[in-house]
Amino acid sequence: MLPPRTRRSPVAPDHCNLTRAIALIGDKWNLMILRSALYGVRRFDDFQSELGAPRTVLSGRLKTLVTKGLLETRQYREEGSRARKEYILTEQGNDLRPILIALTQWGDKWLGSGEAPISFTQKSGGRVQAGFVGENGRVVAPEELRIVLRK
Amino acid sequence: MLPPRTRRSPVAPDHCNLTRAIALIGDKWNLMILRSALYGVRRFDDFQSELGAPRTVLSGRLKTLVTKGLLETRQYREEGSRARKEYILTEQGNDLRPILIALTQWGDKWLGSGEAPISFTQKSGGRVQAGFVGENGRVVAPEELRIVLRK
DNA sequence: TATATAGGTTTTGTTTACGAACTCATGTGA
DNA sequence: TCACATGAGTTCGTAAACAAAACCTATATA
Repeated sequence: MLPPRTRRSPVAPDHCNLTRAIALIGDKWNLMILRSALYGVRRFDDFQSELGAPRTVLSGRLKTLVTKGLLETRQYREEGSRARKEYILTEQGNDLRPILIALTQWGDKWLGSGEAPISFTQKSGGRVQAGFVGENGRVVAPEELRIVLRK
Repeated sequence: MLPPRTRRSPVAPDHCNLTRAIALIGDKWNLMILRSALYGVRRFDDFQSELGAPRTVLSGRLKTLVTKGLLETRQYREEGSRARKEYILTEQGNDLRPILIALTQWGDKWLGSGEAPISFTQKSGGRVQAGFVGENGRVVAPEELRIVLRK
């Protein structure tokens, strides 16, 4: 099941969109910010108190996530307060949800102690897992997967 | 489709297996090493020349990936060479494959320029995408997904 | 004997991260 | 009016992580 040994990846890191994705979000704080954001956290101080990130770091990460298009800022105003900013997911950011859920399930399987504190089902109740889906909408087993390189 | 605003995530970061997963692999070099490993790269110098990571950093990351159980070392001996080590994925490490493929596809969609250099199909030829699968083996749409907290 | 090689470790600057304190504009209670 | 609180940062000094290059070690080959 393991890949045969190679000296090099089939796609050089520079042309690889996985590399680009890792460069963009492959960082503890970015991932933790996205985790919180996917749960609905939106405000600077809420991120800060939940994550305990240094405010400098949080400020910087939020800024890059906005410029990269994963978050966008929106004005909001609470009763008797001036307008403030909140950071909410763009479609691009929200599109990471399945990946972070899959990573949660990986963590449940390999890092968890005891029952998972959070799990995922479908409306009808059955357990849901991350996996591969073919064009017919049916699950594809890992052995069925083929890699195609563009010539 | 976005979650409602909350002050806090439903699961505190400390008890969250996603947090643990992020702490473990949520780092540029770890992710890049796993990327290469999933393609079949196994040796120190091959990782080094492909990734351009400083050897100190590479050495450290490989060590922690081994102690955390994502990689294991194996002796090998080539014709007319002494025995050496190679780093190969454990089942735990290999289990990250769907996640990195999903992240590749996310990168193709949002970061790519032009056609993706690598794509994924099933043996029969149809395109394969990361997604959620229910107990019946059928795809689950994102809107169908429900979060269940353990009481 | 000298050189090459795989697989690292040491050494030495340079970024980056971190924590604490500070700023700034506004709103609230006494 | 004055003092205080609040959200959203910025500034600053220190500590840790990183990067580049040199160095090390054991074996194999010339």
